[in-house]
Amino acid sequence: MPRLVDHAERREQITDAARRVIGRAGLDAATFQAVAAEAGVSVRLVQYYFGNKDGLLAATHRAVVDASAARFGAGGAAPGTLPPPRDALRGVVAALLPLDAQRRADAVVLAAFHAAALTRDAAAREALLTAPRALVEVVAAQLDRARGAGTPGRGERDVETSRDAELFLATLAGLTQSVVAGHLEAEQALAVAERLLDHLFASQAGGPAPT
Amino acid sequence: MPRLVDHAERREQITDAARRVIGRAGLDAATFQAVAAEAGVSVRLVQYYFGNKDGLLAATHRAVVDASAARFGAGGAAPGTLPPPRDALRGVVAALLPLDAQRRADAVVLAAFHAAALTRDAAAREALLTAPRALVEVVAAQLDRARGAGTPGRGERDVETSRDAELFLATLAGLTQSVVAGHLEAEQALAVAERLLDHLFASQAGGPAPT
DNA sequence: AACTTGATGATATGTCCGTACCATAATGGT
DNA sequence: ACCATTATGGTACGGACATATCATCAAGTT
Repeated sequence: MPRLVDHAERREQITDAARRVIGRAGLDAATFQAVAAEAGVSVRLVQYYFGNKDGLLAATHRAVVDASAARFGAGGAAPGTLPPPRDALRGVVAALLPLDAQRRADAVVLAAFHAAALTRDAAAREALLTAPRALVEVVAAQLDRARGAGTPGRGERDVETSRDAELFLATLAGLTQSVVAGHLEAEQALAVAERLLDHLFASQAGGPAPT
Repeated sequence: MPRLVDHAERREQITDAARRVIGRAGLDAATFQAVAAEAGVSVRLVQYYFGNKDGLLAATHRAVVDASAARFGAGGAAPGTLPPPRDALRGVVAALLPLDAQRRADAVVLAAFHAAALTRDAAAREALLTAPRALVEVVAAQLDRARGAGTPGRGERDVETSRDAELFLATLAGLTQSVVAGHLEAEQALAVAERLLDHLFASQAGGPAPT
Protein backbone atom coordinates (compact mmCIF):
# COMPACT_ATOMS: atom_id res chain seq x y z
CA MET A 1 0.00 0.00 0.00
CA PRO A 2 1.55 3.24 -1.10
CA ARG A 3 0.92 6.66 0.23
CA LEU A 4 -2.40 6.38 1.86
CA VAL A 5 -4.37 9.57 2.08
CA ASP A 6 -7.59 10.48 3.83
CA HIS A 7 -10.02 10.34 0.97
CA ALA A 8 -12.84 11.93 2.88
CA GLU A 9 -10.67 14.89 3.75
CA ARG A 10 -9.53 15.38 0.18
CA ARG A 11 -13.05 15.13 -1.10
CA GLU A 12 -14.18 17.69 1.42
CA GLN A 13 -11.34 19.99 0.45
CA ILE A 14 -12.53 19.83 -3.16
CA THR A 15 -16.25 20.14 -2.50
CA ASP A 16 -15.52 23.10 -0.25
CA ALA A 17 -13.72 24.72 -3.14
CA ALA A 18 -16.67 23.94 -5.39
CA ARG A 19 -19.02 25.54 -2.88
CA ARG A 20 -16.98 28.70 -2.88
CA VAL A 21 -16.82 28.83 -6.67
CA ILE A 22 -20.53 28.24 -7.10
CA GLY A 23 -21.42 30.76 -4.41
CA ARG A 24 -19.20 33.35 -5.99
CA ALA A 25 -19.89 32.87 -9.69
CA GLY A 26 -22.71 30.41 -10.19
CA LEU A 27 -23.12 26.82 -11.20
CA ASP A 28 -21.73 27.13 -14.70
CA ALA A 29 -18.57 28.70 -13.32
CA ALA A 30 -17.96 25.47 -11.47
CA THR A 31 -15.73 24.03 -14.16
CA PHE A 32 -13.16 21.39 -13.37
CA GLN A 33 -10.38 23.86 -13.88
CA ALA A 34 -11.91 26.55 -11.68
CA VAL A 35 -12.66 24.14 -8.85
CA ALA A 36 -9.22 22.59 -9.06
CA ALA A 37 -7.54 25.97 -9.00
CA GLU A 38 -9.65 27.08 -6.04
CA ALA A 39 -8.81 23.91 -4.16
CA GLY A 40 -5.14 24.20 -5.05
CA VAL A 41 -4.97 20.82 -6.75
CA SER A 42 -4.70 19.65 -10.31
CA VAL A 43 -7.63 19.03 -12.61
CA ARG A 44 -6.70 15.41 -12.78
CA LEU A 45 -7.17 15.04 -9.07
CA VAL A 46 -10.69 16.30 -9.11
CA GLN A 47 -11.38 13.86 -11.87
CA TYR A 48 -9.73 11.11 -9.90
CA TYR A 49 -11.92 11.64 -6.89
CA PHE A 50 -15.25 12.34 -8.52
CA GLY A 51 -14.89 10.83 -11.96
CA ASN A 52 -17.61 12.69 -13.70
CA LYS A 53 -18.59 16.30 -13.51
CA ASP A 54 -21.97 15.06 -12.40
CA GLY A 55 -20.15 13.27 -9.65
CA LEU A 56 -18.47 16.43 -8.51
CA LEU A 57 -21.68 18.43 -8.56
CA ALA A 58 -23.68 15.72 -6.85
CA ALA A 59 -21.10 15.44 -4.09
CA THR A 60 -21.00 19.20 -3.68
CA HIS A 61 -24.77 19.37 -3.49
CA ARG A 62 -24.87 16.64 -0.92
CA ALA A 63 -22.19 18.40 1.10
CA VAL A 64 -24.17 21.61 1.40
CA VAL A 65 -27.44 19.78 2.04
CA ASP A 66 -25.77 17.75 4.76
CA ALA A 67 -24.36 20.89 6.32
CA SER A 68 -27.83 22.39 6.36
CA ALA A 69 -29.32 19.27 7.87
CA ALA A 70 -26.62 19.20 10.51
CA ARG A 71 -27.38 22.77 11.50
CA PHE A 72 -31.04 21.92 11.70
CA GLY A 73 -30.37 18.86 13.82
CA ALA A 74 -28.02 20.71 16.13
CA GLY A 75 -30.46 23.51 16.82
CA GLY A 76 -33.68 21.57 17.01
CA ALA A 77 -33.02 18.44 18.97
CA ALA A 78 -32.54 19.51 22.54
CA PRO A 79 -32.40 16.08 24.13
CA GLY A 80 -35.05 15.17 26.65
CA THR A 81 -36.59 18.60 26.96
CA LEU A 82 -39.84 19.47 25.24
CA PRO A 83 -39.78 23.17 24.40
CA PRO A 84 -43.02 25.07 24.03
CA PRO A 85 -44.26 25.00 20.42
CA ARG A 86 -43.48 28.59 19.73
CA ASP A 87 -39.89 28.13 20.80
CA ALA A 88 -39.66 25.00 18.71
CA LEU A 89 -40.80 26.90 15.64
CA ARG A 90 -38.46 29.72 16.51
CA GLY A 91 -35.73 27.10 16.41
CA VAL A 92 -36.83 26.09 12.93
CA VAL A 93 -36.68 29.71 11.86
CA ALA A 94 -33.22 30.16 13.31
CA ALA A 95 -32.02 26.98 11.67
CA LEU A 96 -33.40 27.69 8.22
CA LEU A 97 -32.93 31.40 7.68
CA PRO A 98 -29.52 32.49 6.36
CA LEU A 99 -28.54 34.50 9.41
CA ASP A 100 -24.79 34.49 8.99
CA ALA A 101 -22.40 34.75 6.08
CA GLN A 102 -21.79 31.02 5.96
CA ARG A 103 -25.45 30.15 5.66
CA ARG A 104 -25.99 32.95 3.20
CA ALA A 105 -23.34 31.51 0.95
CA ASP A 106 -24.86 28.07 1.31
CA ALA A 107 -28.26 29.47 0.47
CA VAL A 108 -26.89 30.92 -2.75
CA VAL A 109 -25.42 27.58 -3.66
CA LEU A 110 -28.63 25.79 -2.83
CA ALA A 111 -30.59 28.25 -4.92
CA ALA A 112 -28.33 27.54 -7.86
CA PHE A 113 -28.86 23.80 -7.52
CA HIS A 114 -32.56 24.31 -7.03
CA ALA A 115 -32.90 26.36 -10.18
CA ALA A 116 -30.92 23.79 -12.10
CA ALA A 117 -33.07 20.95 -10.81
CA LEU A 118 -36.22 22.67 -12.03
CA THR A 119 -35.17 22.08 -15.60
CA ARG A 120 -34.01 18.53 -15.12
CA ASP A 121 -35.65 15.15 -15.26
CA ALA A 122 -38.53 14.35 -13.00
CA ALA A 123 -36.28 12.38 -10.66
CA ALA A 124 -34.16 15.41 -9.89
CA ARG A 125 -37.25 17.48 -9.33
CA GLU A 126 -38.72 14.88 -7.00
CA ALA A 127 -35.59 15.00 -4.87
CA LEU A 128 -36.32 18.64 -4.12
CA LEU A 129 -39.52 17.73 -2.34
CA THR A 130 -38.33 15.36 0.33
CA ALA A 131 -37.03 18.01 2.71
CA PRO A 132 -40.13 20.25 2.51
CA ARG A 133 -42.44 17.29 2.98
CA ALA A 134 -40.67 16.23 6.13
CA LEU A 135 -40.58 19.77 7.47
CA VAL A 136 -44.28 20.26 6.96
CA GLU A 137 -44.89 17.38 9.33
CA VAL A 138 -42.59 18.85 11.95
CA VAL A 139 -44.20 22.26 11.80
CA ALA A 140 -47.74 20.96 11.74
CA ALA A 141 -47.04 18.81 14.77
CA GLN A 142 -45.92 21.84 16.74
CA LEU A 143 -49.00 23.76 15.69
CA ASP A 144 -51.19 20.87 16.77
CA ARG A 145 -49.52 20.87 20.14
CA ALA A 146 -50.02 24.59 20.50
CA ARG A 147 -53.67 24.38 19.58
CA GLY A 148 -54.54 21.62 21.94
CA ALA A 149 -55.03 18.93 19.34
CA GLY A 150 -53.12 15.87 20.42
CA THR A 151 -51.14 14.11 17.72
CA PRO A 152 -53.76 13.53 15.06
CA GLY A 153 -53.31 10.64 12.68
CA ARG A 154 -52.46 11.02 9.07
CA GLY A 155 -55.16 12.93 7.25
CA GLU A 156 -57.06 13.71 10.40
CA ARG A 157 -55.28 16.95 10.94
CA ASP A 158 -57.24 20.16 10.72
CA VAL A 159 -57.05 21.60 7.21
CA GLU A 160 -56.25 25.06 8.49
CA THR A 161 -53.37 23.77 10.52
CA SER A 162 -51.89 22.04 7.50
CA ARG A 163 -52.22 25.24 5.57
CA ASP A 164 -50.56 27.15 8.36
CA ALA A 165 -47.65 24.74 8.24
CA GLU A 166 -47.30 25.24 4.50
CA LEU A 167 -47.63 28.96 5.06
CA PHE A 168 -44.86 28.91 7.61
CA LEU A 169 -42.43 27.07 5.37
CA ALA A 170 -43.29 28.98 2.23
CA THR A 171 -42.66 32.19 4.13
CA LEU A 172 -39.30 30.97 5.32
CA ALA A 173 -38.38 30.09 1.74
CA GLY A 174 -39.48 33.51 0.57
CA LEU A 175 -37.59 35.25 3.36
CA THR A 176 -34.48 33.29 2.51
CA GLN A 177 -34.85 34.45 -1.05
CA SER A 178 -35.24 38.04 0.10
CA VAL A 179 -32.17 37.93 2.30
CA VAL A 180 -30.04 36.30 -0.35
CA ALA A 181 -31.17 38.80 -2.95
CA GLY A 182 -30.26 41.60 -0.59
CA HIS A 183 -33.77 42.89 -0.20
CA LEU A 184 -33.92 42.22 3.53
CA GLU A 185 -31.32 42.12 6.25
CA ALA A 186 -31.14 39.04 8.41
CA GLU A 187 -32.67 40.85 11.39
CA GLN A 188 -35.56 42.13 9.33
CA ALA A 189 -36.27 38.63 8.06
CA LEU A 190 -36.19 37.41 11.62
CA ALA A 191 -38.66 40.09 12.65
CA VAL A 192 -41.00 39.18 9.82
CA ALA A 193 -40.86 35.54 10.84
CA GLU A 194 -41.64 36.54 14.41
CA ARG A 195 -44.60 38.51 13.15
CA LEU A 196 -45.84 35.42 11.35
CA LEU A 197 -45.55 33.47 14.59
CA ASP A 198 -47.68 36.18 16.21
CA HIS A 199 -50.37 35.58 13.62
CA LEU A 200 -50.14 31.81 13.83
CA PHE A 201 -50.42 31.73 17.61
CA ALA A 202 -53.13 34.35 17.74
CA SER A 203 -55.72 32.46 15.72
CA GLN A 204 -56.87 29.02 16.61
CA ALA A 205 -57.47 26.26 14.13
CA GLY A 206 -60.45 26.65 11.88
CA GLY A 207 -61.17 30.21 12.84
CA PRO A 208 -60.88 32.47 9.83
CA ALA A 209 -61.34 36.16 10.35
CA PRO A 210 -64.46 37.91 9.16
CA THR A 211 -64.05 39.60 5.81
CA MET B 1 -35.62 50.34 -49.04
CA PRO B 2 -35.65 46.62 -49.55
CA ARG B 3 -37.75 44.04 -47.92
CA LEU B 4 -38.96 45.70 -44.79
CA VAL B 5 -39.91 43.37 -42.00
CA ASP B 6 -41.56 43.93 -38.66
CA HIS B 7 -38.58 43.88 -36.36
CA ALA B 8 -40.62 43.77 -33.21
CA GLU B 9 -42.44 40.72 -34.41
CA ARG B 10 -39.27 38.91 -35.38
CA ARG B 11 -37.67 39.75 -32.06
CA GLU B 12 -40.71 38.48 -30.23
CA GLN B 13 -40.66 35.29 -32.26
CA ILE B 14 -37.08 34.71 -31.18
CA THR B 15 -37.47 35.69 -27.53
CA ASP B 16 -40.51 33.44 -27.33
CA ALA B 17 -38.36 30.60 -28.56
CA ALA B 18 -35.74 31.50 -25.97
CA ARG B 19 -38.39 31.45 -23.25
CA ARG B 20 -39.45 27.97 -24.26
CA VAL B 21 -35.89 26.71 -24.37
CA ILE B 22 -34.99 28.19 -20.99
CA GLY B 23 -38.19 26.94 -19.41
CA ARG B 24 -37.59 23.48 -20.74
CA ALA B 25 -33.87 23.01 -20.22
CA GLY B 26 -32.45 25.92 -18.26
CA LEU B 27 -30.44 29.01 -18.94
CA ASP B 28 -27.30 27.30 -20.17
CA ALA B 29 -29.32 25.37 -22.73
CA ALA B 30 -30.24 28.71 -24.28
CA THR B 31 -27.49 28.58 -26.83
CA PHE B 32 -27.71 30.47 -30.09
CA GLN B 33 -28.17 27.26 -32.00
CA ALA B 34 -30.90 25.91 -29.73
CA VAL B 35 -32.85 29.15 -29.76
CA ALA B 36 -32.50 29.54 -33.50
CA ALA B 37 -33.66 25.99 -34.10
CA GLU B 38 -36.61 26.46 -31.74
CA ALA B 39 -37.60 29.66 -33.52
CA GLY B 40 -37.13 28.09 -36.92
CA VAL B 41 -34.60 30.65 -38.09
CA SER B 42 -30.88 30.58 -38.72
CA VAL B 43 -28.27 31.27 -36.10
CA ARG B 44 -27.14 34.23 -38.08
CA LEU B 45 -30.54 35.84 -37.75
CA VAL B 46 -30.56 35.67 -34.00
CA GLN B 47 -27.17 37.28 -34.07
CA TYR B 48 -28.43 39.92 -36.46
CA TYR B 49 -31.27 40.93 -34.19
CA PHE B 50 -29.62 40.72 -30.81
CA GLY B 51 -25.94 41.02 -31.60
CA ASN B 52 -24.57 39.58 -28.44
CA LYS B 53 -25.67 36.62 -26.43
CA ASP B 54 -26.09 39.03 -23.57
CA GLY B 55 -28.39 40.97 -25.85
CA LEU B 56 -30.50 37.93 -26.50
CA LEU B 57 -30.73 37.02 -22.85
CA ALA B 58 -31.43 40.56 -21.74
CA ALA B 59 -34.21 40.89 -24.29
CA THR B 60 -35.67 37.56 -23.25
CA HIS B 61 -35.54 38.53 -19.62
CA ARG B 62 -37.24 41.81 -20.34
CA ALA B 63 -39.90 40.03 -22.36
CA VAL B 64 -40.92 37.76 -19.52
CA VAL B 65 -40.71 40.56 -16.95
CA ASP B 66 -42.89 42.73 -19.14
CA ALA B 67 -45.39 39.92 -19.55
CA SER B 68 -45.54 39.57 -15.81
CA ALA B 69 -45.98 43.29 -15.30
CA ALA B 70 -48.72 43.37 -17.92
CA ARG B 71 -50.61 40.64 -16.14
CA PHE B 72 -50.24 42.51 -12.89
CA GLY B 73 -51.44 45.75 -14.44
CA ALA B 74 -54.39 44.09 -16.15
CA GLY B 75 -55.63 42.44 -12.97
CA GLY B 76 -54.95 45.17 -10.47
CA ALA B 77 -55.95 48.45 -12.01
CA ALA B 78 -59.69 48.44 -12.22
CA PRO B 79 -60.20 52.01 -13.32
CA GLY B 80 -62.16 54.26 -11.06
CA THR B 81 -63.34 51.65 -8.64
CA LEU B 82 -61.72 51.28 -5.25
CA PRO B 83 -61.97 47.65 -4.20
CA PRO B 84 -61.90 46.73 -0.55
CA PRO B 85 -58.34 46.07 0.64
CA ARG B 86 -58.74 42.36 0.95
CA ASP B 87 -59.95 42.09 -2.62
CA ALA B 88 -57.09 44.24 -3.76
CA LEU B 89 -54.60 41.93 -2.09
CA ARG B 90 -56.43 38.95 -3.50
CA GLY B 91 -55.81 40.54 -6.88
CA VAL B 92 -52.12 40.75 -6.12
CA VAL B 93 -52.14 37.07 -5.19
CA ALA B 94 -53.95 36.12 -8.37
CA ALA B 95 -51.57 38.18 -10.44
CA LEU B 96 -48.36 36.90 -8.92
CA LEU B 97 -48.96 33.22 -8.25
CA PRO B 98 -48.30 30.86 -11.16
CA LEU B 99 -51.85 29.66 -11.52
CA ASP B 100 -51.75 28.46 -15.10
CA ALA B 101 -49.24 26.68 -17.29
CA GLN B 102 -48.14 29.88 -18.98
CA ARG B 103 -47.28 31.63 -15.76
CA ARG B 104 -45.70 28.49 -14.39
CA ALA B 105 -43.36 28.40 -17.35
CA ASP B 106 -42.60 32.07 -16.93
CA ALA B 107 -41.89 31.52 -13.27
CA VAL B 108 -39.35 28.85 -14.12
CA VAL B 109 -37.64 31.21 -16.54
CA LEU B 110 -37.65 33.99 -14.00
CA ALA B 111 -36.19 31.69 -11.38
CA ALA B 112 -33.37 30.83 -13.75
CA PHE B 113 -32.60 34.48 -14.36
CA HIS B 114 -32.92 35.21 -10.68
CA ALA B 115 -30.44 32.53 -9.71
CA ALA B 116 -28.04 33.75 -12.36
CA ALA B 117 -28.31 37.33 -11.15
CA LEU B 118 -27.38 36.30 -7.62
CA THR B 119 -23.88 35.48 -8.76
CA ARG B 120 -23.41 38.51 -10.93
CA ASP B 121 -22.18 42.02 -10.37
CA ALA B 122 -23.87 44.26 -7.86
CA ALA B 123 -25.75 46.10 -10.61
CA ALA B 124 -27.52 42.95 -11.74
CA ARG B 125 -28.37 42.11 -8.18
CA GLU B 126 -29.74 45.58 -7.55
CA ALA B 127 -32.07 45.21 -10.51
CA LEU B 128 -33.75 42.32 -8.74
CA LEU B 129 -34.93 44.58 -5.95
CA THR B 130 -36.91 47.21 -7.82
CA ALA B 131 -40.04 45.12 -8.28
CA PRO B 132 -40.22 43.91 -4.66
CA ARG B 133 -39.63 47.41 -3.33
CA ALA B 134 -42.50 48.80 -5.36
CA LEU B 135 -44.79 45.94 -4.40
CA VAL B 136 -44.12 46.39 -0.71
CA GLU B 137 -45.51 49.90 -0.99
CA VAL B 138 -48.64 48.69 -2.77
CA VAL B 139 -49.33 45.99 -0.22
CA ALA B 140 -48.59 48.17 2.78
CA ALA B 141 -50.94 50.83 1.47
CA GLN B 142 -53.78 48.34 1.30
CA LEU B 143 -53.05 47.14 4.80
CA ASP B 144 -53.08 50.73 6.03
CA ARG B 145 -56.44 51.25 4.43
CA ALA B 146 -57.80 48.10 5.99
CA ARG B 147 -56.54 49.07 9.41
CA GLY B 148 -57.93 52.54 9.43
CA ALA B 149 -54.64 54.34 9.12
CA GLY B 150 -54.93 56.91 6.39
CA THR B 151 -52.04 57.15 3.99
CA PRO B 152 -49.11 57.63 6.31
CA GLY B 153 -46.04 59.43 5.04
CA ARG B 154 -42.78 57.75 4.38
CA GLY B 155 -41.37 56.22 7.52
CA GLU B 156 -44.46 56.99 9.56
CA ARG B 157 -46.05 53.71 8.81
CA ASP B 158 -46.61 51.28 11.63
CA VAL B 159 -43.68 48.87 11.89
CA GLU B 160 -45.95 45.88 12.15
CA THR B 161 -47.77 46.84 9.00
CA SER B 162 -44.52 47.10 7.11
CA ARG B 163 -43.55 43.68 8.37
CA ASP B 164 -46.91 42.32 7.32
CA ALA B 165 -46.36 43.65 3.84
CA GLU B 166 -42.96 41.99 3.68
CA LEU B 167 -44.52 38.86 5.08
CA PHE B 168 -47.17 38.88 2.41
CA LEU B 169 -44.71 39.19 -0.44
CA ALA B 170 -42.20 36.76 0.96
CA THR B 171 -44.97 34.22 1.30
CA LEU B 172 -46.04 34.74 -2.28
CA ALA B 173 -42.46 34.20 -3.39
CA GLY B 174 -42.23 31.04 -1.33
CA LEU B 175 -45.53 29.76 -2.63
CA THR B 176 -44.42 30.42 -6.17
CA GLN B 177 -41.33 28.39 -5.46
CA SER B 178 -43.42 25.58 -4.02
CA VAL B 179 -45.75 25.47 -7.00
CA VAL B 180 -42.93 25.56 -9.51
CA ALA B 181 -41.07 22.83 -7.67
CA GLY B 182 -44.22 20.72 -7.72
CA HIS B 183 -44.64 20.66 -3.98
CA LEU B 184 -47.99 22.43 -4.05
CA GLU B 185 -50.78 22.58 -6.58
CA ALA B 186 -51.97 25.98 -7.67
CA GLU B 187 -55.21 25.64 -5.70
CA GLN B 188 -53.34 24.69 -2.55
CA ALA B 189 -51.09 27.70 -2.89
CA LEU B 190 -54.16 29.85 -3.35
CA ALA B 191 -55.69 28.40 -0.22
CA VAL B 192 -52.53 29.07 1.77
CA ALA B 193 -52.49 32.66 0.55
CA GLU B 194 -56.10 33.02 1.57
CA ARG B 195 -55.22 31.69 4.98
CA LEU B 196 -52.52 34.32 5.26
CA LEU B 197 -55.09 36.97 4.40
CA ASP B 198 -57.20 35.60 7.23
CA HIS B 199 -54.34 36.14 9.62
CA LEU B 200 -53.51 39.58 8.29
CA PHE B 201 -57.05 40.85 8.52
CA ALA B 202 -57.70 39.26 11.88
CA SER B 203 -55.03 41.14 13.80
CA GLN B 204 -54.78 44.86 13.87
CA ALA B 205 -51.58 46.83 13.65
CA GLY B 206 -49.31 46.64 16.63
CA GLY B 207 -51.20 43.87 18.33
CA PRO B 208 -48.97 40.87 18.79
CA ALA B 209 -50.48 37.80 20.29
CA PRO B 210 -49.63 36.72 23.82
CA THR B 211 -46.99 34.02 23.94
C1' DA C 1 16.27 -3.78 -3.23
C1' DA C 2 12.75 -4.52 -6.29
C1' DC C 3 8.02 -4.51 -7.25
C1' DT C 4 3.25 -3.51 -6.86
C1' DT C 5 -0.22 -0.27 -6.45
C1' DG C 6 -2.37 3.97 -5.05
C1' DA C 7 -2.06 8.99 -5.87
C1' DT C 8 -0.99 12.81 -8.74
C1' DG C 9 0.72 15.53 -12.80
C1' DA C 10 0.91 16.97 -17.69
C1' DT C 11 -1.12 16.97 -21.85
C1' DA C 12 -3.92 15.59 -25.92
C1' DT C 13 -8.49 15.18 -28.10
C1' DG C 14 -12.94 15.97 -29.57
C1' DT C 15 -16.94 18.74 -29.06
C1' DC C 16 -19.67 22.69 -28.51
C1' DC C 17 -20.30 27.47 -28.50
C1' DG C 18 -19.90 32.51 -29.45
C1' DT C 19 -18.60 35.45 -32.78
C1' DA C 20 -16.77 37.23 -37.18
C1' DC C 21 -16.68 37.14 -42.01
C1' DC C 22 -18.29 36.39 -46.67
C1' DA C 23 -22.04 35.91 -49.72
C1' DT C 24 -26.63 36.67 -51.69
C1' DA C 25 -31.56 37.30 -52.30
C1' DA C 26 -35.15 40.58 -52.04
C1' DT C 27 -37.07 45.21 -52.64
C1' DG C 28 -38.08 49.90 -53.17
C1' DG C 29 -36.47 54.40 -54.91
C1' DT C 30 -34.41 56.96 -58.86
C1' DA D 1 -33.34 49.16 -65.38
C1' DC D 2 -30.18 49.72 -61.94
C1' DC D 3 -28.47 50.28 -57.52
C1' DA D 4 -28.21 50.83 -52.60
C1' DT D 5 -29.70 48.88 -48.54
C1' DT D 6 -31.93 45.49 -45.67
C1' DA D 7 -32.47 40.89 -44.37
C1' DT D 8 -30.84 36.32 -44.29
C1' DG D 9 -27.87 32.04 -45.04
C1' DG D 10 -23.50 29.54 -44.72
C1' DT D 11 -19.33 28.80 -42.69
C1' DA D 12 -14.88 29.42 -40.59
C1' DC D 13 -12.08 30.55 -36.47
C1' DG D 14 -10.67 30.59 -31.81
C1' DG D 15 -11.49 29.40 -27.17
C1' DA D 16 -13.21 26.76 -23.30
C1' DC D 17 -14.35 22.67 -21.37
C1' DA D 18 -15.06 17.61 -20.23
C1' DT D 19 -12.82 13.64 -20.70
C1' DA D 20 -9.15 10.30 -21.87
C1' DT D 21 -4.39 8.90 -22.13
C1' DC D 22 0.29 8.64 -20.91
C1' DA D 23 3.60 9.28 -17.46
C1' DT D 24 5.62 9.73 -12.72
C1' DC D 25 6.17 9.70 -7.83
C1' DA D 26 5.72 7.71 -3.35
C1' DA D 27 5.34 4.13 -0.05
C1' DG D 28 4.57 -0.19 1.83
C1' DT D 29 5.40 -5.32 0.99
C1' DT D 30 8.18 -9.12 0.10
